[in-house]
Amino acid sequence: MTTSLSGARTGAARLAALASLAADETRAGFLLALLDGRAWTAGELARHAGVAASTASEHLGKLVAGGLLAEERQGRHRYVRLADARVAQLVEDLAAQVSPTAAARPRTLREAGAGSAMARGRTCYDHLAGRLGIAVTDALTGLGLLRQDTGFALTDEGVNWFEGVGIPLVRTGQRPLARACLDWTERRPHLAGIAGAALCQHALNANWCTRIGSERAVKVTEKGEQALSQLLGIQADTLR
Amino acid sequence: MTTSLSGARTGAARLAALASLAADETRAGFLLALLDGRAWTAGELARHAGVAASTASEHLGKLVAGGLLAEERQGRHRYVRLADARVAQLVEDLAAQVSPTAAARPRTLREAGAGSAMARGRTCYDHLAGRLGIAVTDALTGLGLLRQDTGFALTDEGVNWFEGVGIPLVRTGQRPLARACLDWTERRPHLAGIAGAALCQHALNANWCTRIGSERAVKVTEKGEQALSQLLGIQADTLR
DNA sequence: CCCATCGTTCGGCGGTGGCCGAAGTGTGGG
DNA sequence: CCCACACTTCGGCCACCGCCGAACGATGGG
Repeated sequence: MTTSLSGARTGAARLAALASLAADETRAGFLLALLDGRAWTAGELARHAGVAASTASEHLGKLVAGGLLAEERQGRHRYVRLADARVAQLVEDLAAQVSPTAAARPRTLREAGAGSAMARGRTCYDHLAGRLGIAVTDALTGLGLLRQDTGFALTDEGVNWFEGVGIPLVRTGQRPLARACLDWTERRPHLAGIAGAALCQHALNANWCTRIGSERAVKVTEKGEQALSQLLGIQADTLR
Repeated sequence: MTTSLSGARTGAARLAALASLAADETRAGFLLALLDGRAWTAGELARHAGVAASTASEHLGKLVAGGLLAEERQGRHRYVRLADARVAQLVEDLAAQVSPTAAARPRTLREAGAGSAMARGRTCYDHLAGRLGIAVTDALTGLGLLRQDTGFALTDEGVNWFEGVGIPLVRTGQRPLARACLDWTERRPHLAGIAGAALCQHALNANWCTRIGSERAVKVTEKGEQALSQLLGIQADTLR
């Protein structure tokens, strides 16, 4: 039995129950790891967080019961991922709140390398972030395809641009077409929402960029540099 | 000494520390109460939550230390309010997440009365919400002053409208001019951000609406009905 | 069929944290 | 000057929760 977040309780109790899910360092680590948008196995998360498998199993049970994670059983593996874009946005927002300035500097060379790759480009749930995400967002804004001065929305030219490039924007449910996501290395908004997700998916499908290892970081390919330069006027060296 | 949220700790630890602040039912109640944007005294919050003054004092200490609340001492009173619009948005987002459909139905007549007044119109931190907020947002959208189809942003005509009505939009720091806030009774986005706050302040200053009692609920005055009808074409009976 | 691997359940341990009442501090009013 | 009031600090109590290891169940490969 699980104490649902939306049951017959006061708003304060439900809010506290939701926050409790993220109020544990191990579970918070799970959520941040899952921000890459992919599905992880229980074991991977346990090792990532440095806890016993049994501990991780209990945590995952709570997160799933609370609606933050979706799970998919495949054979003897339990894959989990963030339940939906709404949850991802919430985790993003929480994460952004606790990194007010530049995040803690990396200590070791290895971390510095990984950090710099992450800073260059990465996925943030289902859209592009890091300098790559910023560069794309800025380019769209500079070309009048996206307007950020009075809010955050695509212009009509912007919608046409997506169609022209061959990136379909399928409006699903309540999710906004364009939305700002605050980057926690660059401290600037970048494109999220349906358009951000579609662009990221296209970039990966069309081989504009590829994932580095098993982490969130992505690397822009030569083909990607050409495409971004031609379509958005982004200088290749901006991304290095 | 306080364990800062942005100290030299891992991201997961900082996220967990932030979430811990809202992970207690009493503190969550404080945050929700403070969503009305006003400053409360420690005693008011203690009575509101039904805990001893000493307990409330400790909770307030944590929330202030964690940066979620700002405090102001006046004589023997300790006034607290949400630290800034960023924190307010975070609490809003969390609250919206835990009320997936219509909130629990009111049980008593008194609650039903208060609930319906709240549903008609209320403040959400510094902007208008409830049916009033929705009506204004929809009217702005219908008149082409606000566009929600490709994101959420004022149009140029929208910016001019604010100037014309005599509501100055002063851009401060990073805060967006317009932003969507998801209403948790109507389940629809309404205008927040600088424009939403300016509009709400103007509505209260110009006596378009007044606060009911000491709660978040607001009531549209006759003058307000005329103004909203004339400026935005909102039918008076929409607001009743 | 056996075994390695992945995950779950259970019992027990220890720390954390929320709660209260009582006592203490400071403020303002009579 | 004294008292009422708002808040804070302290000590103690209790519940909850995260952690682990060990045992158990399930899956898939050899």
